[in-house]
Amino acid sequence: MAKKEFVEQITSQEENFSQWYTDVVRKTDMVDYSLVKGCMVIKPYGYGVWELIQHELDSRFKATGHKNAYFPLLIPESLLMKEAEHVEGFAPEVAWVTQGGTEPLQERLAIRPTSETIICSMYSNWVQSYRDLPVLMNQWCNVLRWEKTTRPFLRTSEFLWQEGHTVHATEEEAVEETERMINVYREFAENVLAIPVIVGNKSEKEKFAGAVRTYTIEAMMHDGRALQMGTSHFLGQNFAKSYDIKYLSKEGRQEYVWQTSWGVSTRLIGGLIMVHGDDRGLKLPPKVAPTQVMIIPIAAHKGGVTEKAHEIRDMLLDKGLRVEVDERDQSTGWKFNDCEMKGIPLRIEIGPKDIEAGHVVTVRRDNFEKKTVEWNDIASEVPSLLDDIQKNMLEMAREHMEERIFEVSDYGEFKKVMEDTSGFVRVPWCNETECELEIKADTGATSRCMLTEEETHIPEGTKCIHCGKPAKKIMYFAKAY
RNA sequence: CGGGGUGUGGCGCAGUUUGGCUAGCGCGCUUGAUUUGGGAUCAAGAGGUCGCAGGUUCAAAUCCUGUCACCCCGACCA
Repeated sequence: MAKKEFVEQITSQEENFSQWYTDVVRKTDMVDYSLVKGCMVIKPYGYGVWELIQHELDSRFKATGHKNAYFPLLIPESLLMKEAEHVEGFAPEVAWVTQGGTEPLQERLAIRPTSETIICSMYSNWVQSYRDLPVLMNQWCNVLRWEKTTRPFLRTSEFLWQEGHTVHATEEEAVEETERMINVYREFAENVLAIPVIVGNKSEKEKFAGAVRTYTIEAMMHDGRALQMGTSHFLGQNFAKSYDIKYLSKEGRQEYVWQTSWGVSTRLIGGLIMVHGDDRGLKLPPKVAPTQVMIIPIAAHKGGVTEKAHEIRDMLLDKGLRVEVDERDQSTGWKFNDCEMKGIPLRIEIGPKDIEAGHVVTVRRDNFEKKTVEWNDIASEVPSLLDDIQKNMLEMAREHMEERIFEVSDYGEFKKVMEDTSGFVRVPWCNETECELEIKADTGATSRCMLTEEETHIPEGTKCIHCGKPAKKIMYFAKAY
């Protein structure tokens, strides 16, 4: 049938997940490749999703006391080089500006791969007294990292993100902030993106270059690979000491400050695609869908169809929903499929039969459930359907993730799970980098996320899943993007 | 960065092995008509310096050298 023909337009997830992903981002018109290697054009449909993500996150940042600022794109080389671990972590992928106009520069300028250094250098001027603390800032910007292999949204050389940078008087306060923000990310991922996540700490090896401790949220993609969705770093006094950020305390002593930084990027959109998408294309949760409801007039020229479609649209727009009428001169079937490919959460069909009967037909993208809705009920029914879709998508994703968390009893089982790339394994672990590297070489899995100090209760005598030394942590391992 | 693959109208491809005359096909696009409840039909049209740069040749999409981009699989990173 026609339906089958449509499905053939994108590769099935089963057949080749990577190809499916590429097909989806292209067919939905979210991105286009550009002339510069590793840089992508985010087209209106993709950018629309990002704007909604920004809006939702930004209001959460504001609600937790943060304000937005903007720092420069260019960082003098000498400034970038001040924090040793940070330099080591980022130096290989920094792009440099070496010439201004026709003159070579005296000092090269780095295009920011992240902004800790430039922000810290400013903070060292701004923070003098305990009265100046805390500093709670965020910036929305682009950063550039010279990546070798790239994929739309998941890894591009230039990407959009937000980075929060805060300064505190005490360690406790900074740790509290780090944890607060990872929880903001978790709540946002679940309630807005409908993506359940595992929250915890990164290993020594995986933590942010220059951080004392990195908190992460990790999600499970449809193919069994994990995706890091956001991180929040407790920076301790590392940057304070390198960039000389001190304040005079109430007691009259010069003290180094305690800092945090935290960020999420356009990578979230990649997660959205890979968690919810299916063989018909994208599936967007209503809260980040640029179009939440698509009204499709059928036989639009016939008595009153177009008028009624407009009337319903205007009514739903008044309710604050994002609604469009697909008035393109295409066949109905084509519009249905286009709507599904783009992942629009709810479709409303209205044709001559509906005009006669005084109702419309709604079709959900999450489960394809059809429903007849009387005109009088549309205003109340549509928002409640969208709510339900949002909830159901989280539930479906949660079920999928839970099926993909494996408690294994020995290293043999661990390896078997990784051979099938089937998800997270949750294991007792020694917390040593050497062991982690061996596991990676052996299975392809990396440590993703471990239970925090408070959550970790390991019975006496428990051994590391791989090396057999005493277990110190409960770690989730997975193959990752 | 290694291994594999692909670049030919907007999209998807054929043609390249064995050089040959005016570069084809499907979809899409434009105009008109009939249509519309799961990718419509007919008619008439428009659109390509074959990724780019050199070279070989009477002649290059096709052969040679270089280069760029993209995709897939690894290694590395958000």
